[in-house]
Amino acid sequence: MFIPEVDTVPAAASEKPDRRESILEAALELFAERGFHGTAVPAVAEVAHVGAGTIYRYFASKEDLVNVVYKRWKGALAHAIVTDFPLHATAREQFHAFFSRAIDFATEHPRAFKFLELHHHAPYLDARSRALESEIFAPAVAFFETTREKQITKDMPSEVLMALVWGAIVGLVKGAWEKRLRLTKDVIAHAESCCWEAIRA
Amino acid sequence: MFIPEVDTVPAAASEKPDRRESILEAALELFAERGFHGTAVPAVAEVAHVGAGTIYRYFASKEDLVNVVYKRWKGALAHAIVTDFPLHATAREQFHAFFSRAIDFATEHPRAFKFLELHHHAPYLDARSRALESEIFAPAVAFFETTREKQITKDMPSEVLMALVWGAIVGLVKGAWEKRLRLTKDVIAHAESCCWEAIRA
Amino acid sequence: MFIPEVDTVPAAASEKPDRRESILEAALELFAERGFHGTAVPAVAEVAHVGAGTIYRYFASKEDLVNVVYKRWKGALAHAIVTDFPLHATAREQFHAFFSRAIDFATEHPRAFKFLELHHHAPYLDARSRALESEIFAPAVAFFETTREKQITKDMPSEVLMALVWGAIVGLVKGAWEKRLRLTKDVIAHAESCCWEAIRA
Amino acid sequence: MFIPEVDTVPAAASEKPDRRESILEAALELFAERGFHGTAVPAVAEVAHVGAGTIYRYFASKEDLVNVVYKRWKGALAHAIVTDFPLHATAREQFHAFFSRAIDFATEHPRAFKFLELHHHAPYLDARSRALESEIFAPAVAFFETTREKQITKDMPSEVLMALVWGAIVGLVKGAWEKRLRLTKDVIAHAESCCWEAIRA
DNA sequence: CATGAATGAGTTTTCATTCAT
DNA sequence: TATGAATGAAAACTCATTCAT
Repeated sequence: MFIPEVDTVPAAASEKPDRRESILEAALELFAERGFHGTAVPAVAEVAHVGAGTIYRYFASKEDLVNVVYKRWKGALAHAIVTDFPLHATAREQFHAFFSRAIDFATEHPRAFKFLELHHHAPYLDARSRALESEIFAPAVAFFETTREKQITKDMPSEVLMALVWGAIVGLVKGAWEKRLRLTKDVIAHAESCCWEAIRA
Repeated sequence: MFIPEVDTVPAAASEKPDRRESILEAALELFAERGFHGTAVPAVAEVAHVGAGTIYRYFASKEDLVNVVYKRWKGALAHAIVTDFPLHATAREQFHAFFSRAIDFATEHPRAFKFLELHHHAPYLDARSRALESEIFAPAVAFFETTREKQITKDMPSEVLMALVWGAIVGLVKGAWEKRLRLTKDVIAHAESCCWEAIRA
Repeated sequence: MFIPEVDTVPAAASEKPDRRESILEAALELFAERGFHGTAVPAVAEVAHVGAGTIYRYFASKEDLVNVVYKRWKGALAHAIVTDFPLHATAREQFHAFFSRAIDFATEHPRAFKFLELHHHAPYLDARSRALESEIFAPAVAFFETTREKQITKDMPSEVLMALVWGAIVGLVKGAWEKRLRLTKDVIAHAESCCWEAIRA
Repeated sequence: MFIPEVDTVPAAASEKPDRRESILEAALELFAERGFHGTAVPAVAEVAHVGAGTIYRYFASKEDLVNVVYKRWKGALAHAIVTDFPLHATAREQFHAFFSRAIDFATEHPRAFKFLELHHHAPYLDARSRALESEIFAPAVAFFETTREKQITKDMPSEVLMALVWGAIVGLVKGAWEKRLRLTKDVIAHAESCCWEAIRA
């Protein structure tokens, strides 16, 4: 849809050991755990089981690498949310879809979600990476525009509703990482319900 | 109350140029902007208008410095929320107080709030700093325990409600930083309302 | 015999420029001349014709480097003395062998001898290096034990005789370094004679 | 006699706390233990119970300080040996006096003796300090010249005999430091005897 | 191509020396 | 005069990047 020429997460297991892929995987893991400046390129190489020099055959620099990882997973998150989105369902159902898909993504790809949160608006992200940030929120904002007009959701700026809901989702996921809470099916369902009540008219 | 022996933010303007203070100020600024590993000690020294060596007269190491900054501002946040907290007001009023104080703190000390968010659970934080993390949430969690029992708030784990509300607050503040939204009095009031509706029974 | 798993001095000229070897060579030279604390790692790198960072590819730290140099040359000295030692010759001949070999070592490897003297019992030497110190004297002490029982050497603690003889050897070598005297064949022979007369019964 | 304008060790306890004196005392202790480059000037100040800046009121630099300490104690050693030297006693008695006085000095001022050994011929010693080195041996060398001519001592260069005897003394003292041997009266007497036998004709 | 050894610029930290008090 | 806080130059050490193999 609006996810452009960024490389995507490989759908299924590839047969041969793809070096580029293992580098991206290793980078995701280390950047998510230790941050950009806290991660040494040779450390990425080691986790990826490639030589340090090999990374520079696939990526121009450490900055380039982090940007590729960022774009890939930001795209993957957008993709996970919008693919086959029930555009013609009720607003309530659409919200449920959005919420569930976001939580599902965070549960299935915890490191990617952590990485995206940690590197959000970092100074070493390039223009393209930063642009993706707003793009991903665009459809959700549009959703709130529509539902507000129909007086289904509260009469507040869409960006504010978006910030509240996305913030709550991130709060939930972080709570789960830090073992302060467990994201059971039940908890997720109730939390979704809470968020809906927060925003509905 | 539960704010311990950490050094506090100086109340008013001091008369003479306090080096320790300017170092802490500079560190807060740079750590908030570039992160721990992304900030060089001489950069802190330059912003603080002191020699690089001077930092080591006041702090044992870069790690020590970040921990002092962390404890100071985590303590300040806790202080801002709990000082003269209307413990005997209604649950609704208490929630309002909590929400407003958090937003006020983030508005008055945006760099401190950003710093705390960015360094949350970082591996270079010491035991004392980490302990403060849970301590700060403790009274809020207790609030949700009480109100849930009285069927004022939803029958969900307090930590989940806490995560949703705190997440929403952080989402709001980040939205404001990134200029996606403006935190007017009106927006804050409405957002608070949303959050209450999210959690009330 | 008692020379353990320490790396040894390379026997002959190697074909390609071995960086580890040139670092050890440079370190020996500078540590012997200026001492441990008086020698900067970049200075070692410069003398070794390698980059400063390269040293850390071969040695964990400056301390590690000085310990490797110490063990190598302490081992070499021990080796030079005990290899093919005439254990079944007369006491007088054995003493001659010991004395000559020590002087020969100091003459052939003056920097190594100086290095060992200078770093003797230094606080940055590790347990293994310190252990070598006593190991090297052990056979000589044993020699004095035996000869004293046979009333060939004086009835004094072996360690005292050892200290006198080794001290005299070191005194001689230092005198030669400082150009106060010249270690000609004749001088060495006479000095050896003096030392034997000092200790014989 | 030949000890010139170097400052001397204060004979008895002075009544008021003399800063210069405590600095020299502290410097002797630390330089002997950790070497010149291994000793920080503020560390000397701390041991001396003076401010770091105070050291620079009495000594131009760290190098100056080490040179003053060196000259003082080299002079003290020379003084201890030559004062009231029994110049008209027999050669045997003169040798005994020399040996005993050296050992006595090392026993009474172990740190000074260690300091002198450790800093012998160090590159940061100035011309005057270096000159003292030879001056101190001069009378001893003269002694050997005389006795050799009288065929009391061996027909060898005086410097060689000197090196052997002084080396043996140093070996003995180091052995005592390192607890390899104990310098009892008996051991000292026997050792002196050994040394005489080493050099006598 | 893939590598990993080599490197030098940059990092954190120490310390000899100065100077305002 | 004595001080000790302040400093910047230099120390040990790390790491992004290159390049010979």
